[in-house]
Amino acid sequence: MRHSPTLKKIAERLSVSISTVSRALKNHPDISPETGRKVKELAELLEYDPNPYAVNLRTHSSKEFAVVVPSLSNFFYHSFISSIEEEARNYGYSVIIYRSSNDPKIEQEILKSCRHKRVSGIFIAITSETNDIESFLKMDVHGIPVIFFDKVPQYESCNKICVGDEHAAFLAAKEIIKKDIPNVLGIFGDRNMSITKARLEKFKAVLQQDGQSINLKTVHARSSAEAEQITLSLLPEWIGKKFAVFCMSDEILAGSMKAIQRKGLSAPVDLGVIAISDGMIPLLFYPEITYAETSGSKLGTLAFKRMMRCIAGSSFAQTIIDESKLVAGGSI
Amino acid sequence: MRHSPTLKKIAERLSVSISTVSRALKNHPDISPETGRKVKELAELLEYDPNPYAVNLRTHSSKEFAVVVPSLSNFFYHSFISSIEEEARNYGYSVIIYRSSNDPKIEQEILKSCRHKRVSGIFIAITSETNDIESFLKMDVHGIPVIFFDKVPQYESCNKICVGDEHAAFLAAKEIIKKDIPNVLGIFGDRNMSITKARLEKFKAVLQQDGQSINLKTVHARSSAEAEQITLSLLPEWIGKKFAVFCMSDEILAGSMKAIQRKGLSAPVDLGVIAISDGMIPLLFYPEITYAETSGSKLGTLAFKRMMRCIAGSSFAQTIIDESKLVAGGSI
DNA sequence: CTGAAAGCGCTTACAG
DNA sequence: CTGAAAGCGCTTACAG
Repeated sequence: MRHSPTLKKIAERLSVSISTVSRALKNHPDISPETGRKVKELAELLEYDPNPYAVNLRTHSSKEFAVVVPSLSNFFYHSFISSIEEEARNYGYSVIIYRSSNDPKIEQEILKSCRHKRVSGIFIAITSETNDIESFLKMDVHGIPVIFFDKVPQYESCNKICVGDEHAAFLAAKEIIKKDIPNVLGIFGDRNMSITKARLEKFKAVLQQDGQSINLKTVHARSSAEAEQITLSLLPEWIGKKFAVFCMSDEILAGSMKAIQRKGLSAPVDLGVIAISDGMIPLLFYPEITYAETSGSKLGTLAFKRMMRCIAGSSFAQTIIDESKLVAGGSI
Repeated sequence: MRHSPTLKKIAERLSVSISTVSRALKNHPDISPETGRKVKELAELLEYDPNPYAVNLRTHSSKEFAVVVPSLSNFFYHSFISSIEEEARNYGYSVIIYRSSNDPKIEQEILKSCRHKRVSGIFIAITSETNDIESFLKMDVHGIPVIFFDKVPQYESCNKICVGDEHAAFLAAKEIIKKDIPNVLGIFGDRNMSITKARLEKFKAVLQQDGQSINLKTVHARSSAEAEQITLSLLPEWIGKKFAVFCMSDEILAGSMKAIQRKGLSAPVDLGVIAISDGMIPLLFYPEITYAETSGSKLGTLAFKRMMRCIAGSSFAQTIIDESKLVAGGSI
């Protein structure tokens, strides 16, 4: 195993001290231009790069952010991570991606590892079973800011960046009203999830207020398969009427679309279809599904800004809600 | 910022030396049971965990694997990573996930960072524009084994774990023959990709050999959108005949399915549909698409085994091909 | 402008 | 069975 060049080697070759080399490399004002040039030249030549372990041991800082998500196979997280990485690169930080598999135990291990590595900050979408917020709050004691995104805890005073559930539901409901559709089947996710509540309530409220005559039926499904079953069993009573199906998430949409295809129905003729989505699944169908977008990349930008504030010393906890926008396919 | 406990603190509290604490914690045989117990008790109490930077600086080993992929929003990579993580956990390793965004420059930066961090090993699916294999081979000089998976270089003597392109194409072709379908439209990806060549050749060969009377037309598409366009323009001449569409990848499948839906056709009545896929997209349709599976998780297991051999000292480079299996939906 | 020295937290050969 | 000491590669206050 060949050894990487070190400050010492450069110093020896140039017959100067290690301190001088170290300073020259970071453009310390004390160093003479002459020395600075020589050192930097040789460093370049030898492809010198500081040993991050030594630097960290000395400085206690890592210039690394951690992003922790329950799952990777998710377009929303993917675009969130992309935007964090892009921003981070601009600031000279790198990004490590961790996957909790939606398991609070693994999540805790990751947290521990982040602490030991003294990452500069953590972006995290918590698991649906995370109860112990304590350990996250403790990170602050260690000087590691935590920004929650998407899946965030109930707890008030922490930094949270969320998708605008209400706004997305509002947009979808408005679109239904605009299209003058009298009957709506709303398919929502698990009742216990906070996003379900937020989306359901707003959706209902808008339809009741602005579309008084609309007949709304809502159901809940905890998985894609369940959404398929429910849709399948309910569709018969709607066929023939002018109606729309609203799916509150990609998971639900995937299941419901299968039922709709199975019944041989197609949008927008036989029914309208509209969803809240991160924008991947809607594009797989023809016509593309109309959806209110929950944008991971915008959330990423917002989260990163907040992180940089925290690092700069802001201790003020804040909840930021990102607005949604309607992307028209041809399904309604 | 509160400080984490160190060997020194434990040593002071117990009035023993740092060396003794260090040894006790790793069950060194020299240490008396008595001392061992006391040290481990206190360490437990203080939630001691060694500072990874210090350990690495000393030992030059990180117990960390890096997985580098072009993109995260990909079910195949997702399952590959999951299986690597699971195996790694069992061996006390952790896994860092890097995303190259299919950009060779970023890929090089990641490689550099892996070298500096002295990761224990790298699993990598290279970008489609990676030419400089040199830098990967150099990692060996640094004692860091590199296992290529899925997207691998042409270069012979390196460790490669690949999807069984030929076998997957073989399974798909066999299925078409079995279903007695006289006309086949084969839609393949970019001509320049090695997987395109492998899949195309085998597919053709099997149909020609075992299904002599089958009329096969093959086309190439470089993106989902292109696959949609091509399918759309070709479908009219096939309608009415008994035919099947074969899509060599998920990307192609997504585009072609859109065209098929657009023409109001549905499988398996109007046509047969069969694909090579990682198993996510086929489930979104009804009936589910029949496909030859390229399993990320199995590839992960194989890659991990190979990695452990390398770490154990094997310098023998090997190419491992994973076999595929047919998953029957109802689309053909 | 430059250098010697201390120290970050650990491991391990050496001595007792 | 235990400890003192060296050293991994770096940064930085202190001295000159």
